Amino acid sequence: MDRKQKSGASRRRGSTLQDAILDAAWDVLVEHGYHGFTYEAVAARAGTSRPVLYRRWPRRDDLLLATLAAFWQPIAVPETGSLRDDAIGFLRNADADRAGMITLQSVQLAGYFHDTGTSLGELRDALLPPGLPTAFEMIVARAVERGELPDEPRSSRVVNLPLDLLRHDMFMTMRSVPHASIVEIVDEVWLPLLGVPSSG
Amino acid sequence: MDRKQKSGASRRRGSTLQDAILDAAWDVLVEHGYHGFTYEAVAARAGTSRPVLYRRWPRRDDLLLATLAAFWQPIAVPETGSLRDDAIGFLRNADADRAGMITLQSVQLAGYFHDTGTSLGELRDALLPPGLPTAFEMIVARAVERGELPDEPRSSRVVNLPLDLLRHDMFMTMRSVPHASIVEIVDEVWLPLLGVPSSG
DNA sequence: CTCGAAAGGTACGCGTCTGTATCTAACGCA
DNA sequence: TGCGTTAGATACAGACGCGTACCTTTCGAG
Repeated sequence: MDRKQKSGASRRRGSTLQDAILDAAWDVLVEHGYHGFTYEAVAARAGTSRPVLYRRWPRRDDLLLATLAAFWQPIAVPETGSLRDDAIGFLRNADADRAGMITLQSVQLAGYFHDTGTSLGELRDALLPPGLPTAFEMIVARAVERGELPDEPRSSRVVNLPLDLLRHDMFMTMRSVPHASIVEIVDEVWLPLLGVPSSG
Repeated sequence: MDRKQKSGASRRRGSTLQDAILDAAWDVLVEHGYHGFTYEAVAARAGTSRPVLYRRWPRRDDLLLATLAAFWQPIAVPETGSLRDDAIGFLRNADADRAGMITLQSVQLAGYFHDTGTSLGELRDALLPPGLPTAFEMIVARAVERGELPDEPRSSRVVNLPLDLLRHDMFMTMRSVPHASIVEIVDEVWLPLLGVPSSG
């Protein structure tokens, strides 16, 4: 419970300390959102003092960005050999992942977006490797290679629809999205749009 | 610029004052989000003092809920005689309306949701008249009556998809949604899902 | 072993918001 | 016209976070 490193324990330095602080920062962010994301709280959680944080990250932005960057990881794209299972599996990963949590938490970042005039979209673009195909672009491309889908142009909106809808559900409920909703998104919306006949 | 009612001007009372305060509260909420939504700020904006607010709304929740309730209004559903134009028109209204703004601002309410353990979905359900059909349910029903759509069961997810996607875009960009995106949502996603052949 | 770099602790002044108490001044009804 | 109600102003203590200054303690490189 108490992560403090008061007298008696060995003193952390360099990257050891740095990692511990970012861990603590992430915890604070997840638990209390951007509003509770203060130097005070992070320092206390990390068992260190505010000056240590200020030396490394003079501005709140710096600390926040460093924290997000440290915990940002792309969501795993499954390779099941089936368009439907790829899609459902990916949405499940997105929902379960820490990366999913960040989307959830991103809502908590509204204050940050407001302060800085940026948006969740811009943050995502800043953190995502640019120019890379999205998960669903890959999923669709592989389905085309397998011959599961015809090789025809598709709008980015349609291709990426499932993740948008998942994110929307997360925003609205602030909860993990039930599996039934994921299946619904894929079976009732996405696959029909791609021209895949319903299996029912 | 200065809404203050200092000495010299007439003193407001009762519902006059109440309305003025809620106006001010709304402005503050829109401009500074939930984080800046303080008794201090609202009182200053309304040109009154904090005790006056505390007398009416002892808790921050009370003031917030009263403010939201006062400015919540259903989005107008156009009647153009065309499914497509109804949909596009409604989405435009939703984007432009104060009610659209509240959705945008709802993101700013993340702190509130966090504090209270509620979510945007629950807030919407609390503010919306319960049991009423949604806008898109009405739009679809009217299209069925006109014979523009066959009378067959449709999942609520599909029917209400356009507003979800609009909201998602608002969340992601924190900006007004461009008309092109609205048209895209309707023409590339919704109408095809409803089985309406593309006009292009 | 020495010494410099950096962690950890403490304290300060500042600003903002909270919730309440107290006073006065204006309003509106009888 | 008089009086009760309530708006409006001000002040207060307390909490919290900020950003910085300063000192002590520990670490680790040489």
